Amino acid sequence: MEALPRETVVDVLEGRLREDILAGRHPAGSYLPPERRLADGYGVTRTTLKHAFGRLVQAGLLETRHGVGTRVRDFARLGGADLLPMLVRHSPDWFGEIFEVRRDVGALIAERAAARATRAQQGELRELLDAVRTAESADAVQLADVEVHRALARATGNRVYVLLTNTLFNAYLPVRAALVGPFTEPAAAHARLAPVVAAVEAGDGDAARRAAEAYLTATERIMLDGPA
Amino acid sequence: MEALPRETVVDVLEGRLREDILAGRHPAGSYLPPERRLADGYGVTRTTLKHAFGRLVQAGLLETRHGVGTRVRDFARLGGADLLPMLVRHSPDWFGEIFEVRRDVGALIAERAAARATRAQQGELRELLDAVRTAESADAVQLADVEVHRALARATGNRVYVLLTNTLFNAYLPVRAALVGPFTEPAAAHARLAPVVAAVEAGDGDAARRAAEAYLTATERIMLDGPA
DNA sequence: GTGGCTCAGTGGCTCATCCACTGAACCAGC
DNA sequence: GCTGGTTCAGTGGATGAGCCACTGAGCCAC
Repeated sequence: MEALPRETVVDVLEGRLREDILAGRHPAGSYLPPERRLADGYGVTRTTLKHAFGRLVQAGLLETRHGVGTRVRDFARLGGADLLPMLVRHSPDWFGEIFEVRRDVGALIAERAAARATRAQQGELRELLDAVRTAESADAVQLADVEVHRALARATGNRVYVLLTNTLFNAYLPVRAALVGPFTEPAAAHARLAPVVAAVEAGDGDAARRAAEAYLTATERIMLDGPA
Repeated sequence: MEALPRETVVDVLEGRLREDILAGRHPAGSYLPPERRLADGYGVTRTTLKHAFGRLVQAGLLETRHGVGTRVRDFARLGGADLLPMLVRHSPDWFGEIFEVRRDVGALIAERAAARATRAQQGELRELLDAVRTAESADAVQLADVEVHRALARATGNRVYVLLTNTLFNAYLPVRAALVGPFTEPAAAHARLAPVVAAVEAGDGDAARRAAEAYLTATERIMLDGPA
């Protein structure tokens, strides 16, 4: 049971500004109006606006220069993967590309995990896989699936793969209710995922890569198109 | 010629807080002192502290709950790739892992680019490769190299690969002066990179993957160990 | 044991003000 | 005519005080 999301004024304002930017209403290179004017226009204080700006600056959508103003960055060219949640919220046509990368990188991770997993990590994978089968709601199955993928990333012995896995999940987990298709039946979800874990346990990199690709392709299809 | 970096109070404070967190002085799950106390302790206003907090919250190091307090997140487990610049700054032993992922993902990107690059993209790659040879400082060569990689990512036709490429570069470009070894001779840098672009132009995915791996392995070795 | 209320402490936000920086305009000197 | 110095208006960075909303713990009545 998760706490209900609560929106602050800064959240609302950030969302508004973000949508305006992503919708192209402020082209890359253009300056936004001065903070004082913008805050007045939105009916908030400048401090509140600066907090929203701070988020967009950190996300790479804006850059501010002391004494000059706040400019829209060429985020399409220069932006990082942390932008993905924002981009997905703006336009769902990002899903196809995210899933392609998820498939490619996920297969790579499974292959590395097969080569490097410790006995303890193999055991953890088994347990987390079991948790998929015993989870009691579709949402819980989905989140249990995520934990298996995190464990796979950890089993690569490369922490950057863990962070990358989280980043890809962060792209769509906020809207995961719309992508819950593959997780409505715990037994089916478990059966789809089990070959990946088995190949990693067997230390078979090729099999792990193939199994991960098959798994991610199948779940992606269900998520994008609906059940077969 | 780049503007000199300028540090604000928020920058300094964010860095201090970040170091304390990454150094484990506030373990995951623990609450930081209340904002008012912390601001007093650091000799800044609460507004300034809140800005620094905002950055760390967005980076996934902290989470704040209205009325409750600000807690350190289990960022090692849940954090995303946008944490990489912070992590590198804290501890250079991340470089090895970043470069491994850079190699794996870079090879994948080159393979996809070979399959999908348009004629216009191939032309752009050629031009950007030329810019590596004609750049006038090691720093400029290095940044020109980055532009080639961005163009490769664009040539995959998958925008998420562009963002991912930026994220990996964002991890170490702020400290790129320490990694400038492969870029001190424009002609040598160009010669190392040319086979990647050639394979992409030839539409040969296997060759592109192998060339990218060789390129990234060679440059990584120079960056980590020094010239051969 | 449960629900309602109070309270102290927390974060969220407002407001007003001052300081530091920037770019443009203007002027003096060469 | 060009360069360097100064001024000024407008920008963002930061301060400080105050009020409001939320939270969790404790207490009390039923």
